[in-house]
Amino acid sequence: MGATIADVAARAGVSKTTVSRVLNGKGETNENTVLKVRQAIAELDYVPSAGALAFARGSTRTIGMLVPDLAWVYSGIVQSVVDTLEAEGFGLRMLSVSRGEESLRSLGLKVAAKSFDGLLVIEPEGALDYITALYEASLPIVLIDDRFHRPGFPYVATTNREGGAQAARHLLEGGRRRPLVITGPEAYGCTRDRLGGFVDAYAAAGVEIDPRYIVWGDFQFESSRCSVERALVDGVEFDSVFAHNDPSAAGALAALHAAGREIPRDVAVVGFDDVELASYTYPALTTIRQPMREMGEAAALLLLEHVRKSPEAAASRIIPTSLVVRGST
Amino acid sequence: MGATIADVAARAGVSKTTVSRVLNGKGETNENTVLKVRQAIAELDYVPSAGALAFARGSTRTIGMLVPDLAWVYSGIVQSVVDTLEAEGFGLRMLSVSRGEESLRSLGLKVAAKSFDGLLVIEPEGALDYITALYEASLPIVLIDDRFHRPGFPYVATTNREGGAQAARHLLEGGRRRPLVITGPEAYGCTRDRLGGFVDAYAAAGVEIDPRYIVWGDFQFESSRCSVERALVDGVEFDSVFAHNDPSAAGALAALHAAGREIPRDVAVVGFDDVELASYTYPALTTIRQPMREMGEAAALLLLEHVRKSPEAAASRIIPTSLVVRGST
DNA sequence: TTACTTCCTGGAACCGGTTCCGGAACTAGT
DNA sequence: ACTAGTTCCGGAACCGGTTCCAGGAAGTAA
Repeated sequence: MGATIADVAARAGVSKTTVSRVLNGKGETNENTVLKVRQAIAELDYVPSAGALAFARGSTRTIGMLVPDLAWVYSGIVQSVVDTLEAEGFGLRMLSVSRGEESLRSLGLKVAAKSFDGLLVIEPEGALDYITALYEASLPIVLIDDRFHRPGFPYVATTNREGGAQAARHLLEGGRRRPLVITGPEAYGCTRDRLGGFVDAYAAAGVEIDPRYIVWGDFQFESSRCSVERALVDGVEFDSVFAHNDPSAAGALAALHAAGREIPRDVAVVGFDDVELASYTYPALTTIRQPMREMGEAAALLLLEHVRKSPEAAASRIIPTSLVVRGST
Repeated sequence: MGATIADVAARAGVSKTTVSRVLNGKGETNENTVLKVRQAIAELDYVPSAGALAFARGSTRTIGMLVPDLAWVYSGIVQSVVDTLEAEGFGLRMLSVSRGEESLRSLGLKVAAKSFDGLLVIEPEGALDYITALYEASLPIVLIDDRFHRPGFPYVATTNREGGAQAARHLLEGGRRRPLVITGPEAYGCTRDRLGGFVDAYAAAGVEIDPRYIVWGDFQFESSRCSVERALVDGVEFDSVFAHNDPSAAGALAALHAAGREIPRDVAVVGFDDVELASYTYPALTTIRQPMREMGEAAALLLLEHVRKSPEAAASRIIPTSLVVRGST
């Protein structure tokens, strides 16, 4: 416990330099010497101090990650990011953003203090400007975000447009020609894409979607429930619902249940994301799966390439969505 | 960008020592000197290097956290842990456990390398022995776990027994005298506590619960759904369900819906945990709330006390559960 | 004036690695 | 036998802070 490289060197009868060479596999060492050093290391249970390593090398081998406060929907991403980084010998440091301005300030300090070599950011609501500044100050950053179409910023996203189309085609195959759409926030790129893909696919099948059937939402269960409830009260005729995320879809289910509609007989429901919740509703939710784990892994690898300054570091990765059919359609 | 303490010292016309003293507020400095140093710091945008600090101090001011692979139910805990640690000037490093033995080995290396000053562990399934060994090797550790009753190990848990009793009293108030119980895994302490509290509270009201009405489950949606379905088929008469976690409760809801039972009129359902899912079911789930955020905060603070070797560091914290009434009762 | 504090400050060692550079020993070439 | 080139190794500087210890200046009491 607590042996240093000097202890190892002394025990093996060599210099610190040589021990370091053995540890890092930098050749130029006699086979015999290597053996001696290895043995000394084993006998002393020597493990190089992480702190000293980081200090000497000038790089922390740590990645920071910003996850929006509320949306721990993304835990799948975090999980796969941890796994991927760990496999590459990097650590993941979680960063808080829940304290607004104060959080940004402390983030800035950590960057200046070189607490991590790169930053992974999920959907930086208000902080995008700040993040951009950091990026331009040459901190490697990868965004996991599909709300912006921001060339020049490395990012990982999904095929939202195609996802919307997948939902549309699935509903059309089931003979549903009068869908009600509950969107996400209008400002988000993903909302526009999901809606666009959906509408276009319907158009391609010869069905024009009346704007009255498009309800602008905010990704929340409750507002979606209210919207669907109102649509039912207003006598809007629809045979299906396409909600832009799963909680919204769950809200639609609640309103439909309350109104005595049978699902999927009377109304089919399709969500988006495929979070855990989706399998637990009644009936289980058909949804467009965003492959969170793949996205996390892709983002981690992409960021590492940038941290290591690989010349062939890709600009971005798009991970395809897929349709998951369950009981609600 | 990249100024060091030496640069600051040179600019202020003092020694590194003095700058260090100013930075750390160790008195013994002339007011005038302090001002000069402060100004030099400001002019150079100097921020002490995190790596160098950790190295010089010999402590990383980082806490490691182990979260079981599947159960990202705990994201609320992680969130509050991050916030709490950050407020105290500590960082949170996520650790992977998804690679079994290999993960443990790499955890051991990180501990030996002093990558963090303390460890926060949520329900270490198979790794408890290993964790114990680390603890006995004097690594500060706090467990967030209520499945073991392990004196001598600092931990944070909830009042499972009282939670079970709260569920029982709530159902009794609603006139439900024939509850069906879907438990968690039999081996878990929390299962025994939740069940014990529930049964005792019913007994106190003069209602003996027939063992036939206690179904051993495993916290999963699907198995719970099956169990309830079978109970219905077998003609077991019950007017309520107490599931030991929320996904199980959702499974019960699904089976009841499928059988055409109306909730809560025919059958009332109570869950446990109050995860996000609970508000999104139909009807929204009445449940026993485990205050995840409070638990995370308590665990973080408790661990910091141990890391700092506060003599009055508490042995453990028990955070009370509370009843959250929603539509399912 | 001397002696003894008190207040401030700086030099230098230290934390535990990495890395540059120089040199010894050995091999090979002529 | 002398030179040139390899191979292997160690000394020492360095990364950027903290901390121990010594000592000068100023203040106070004898």
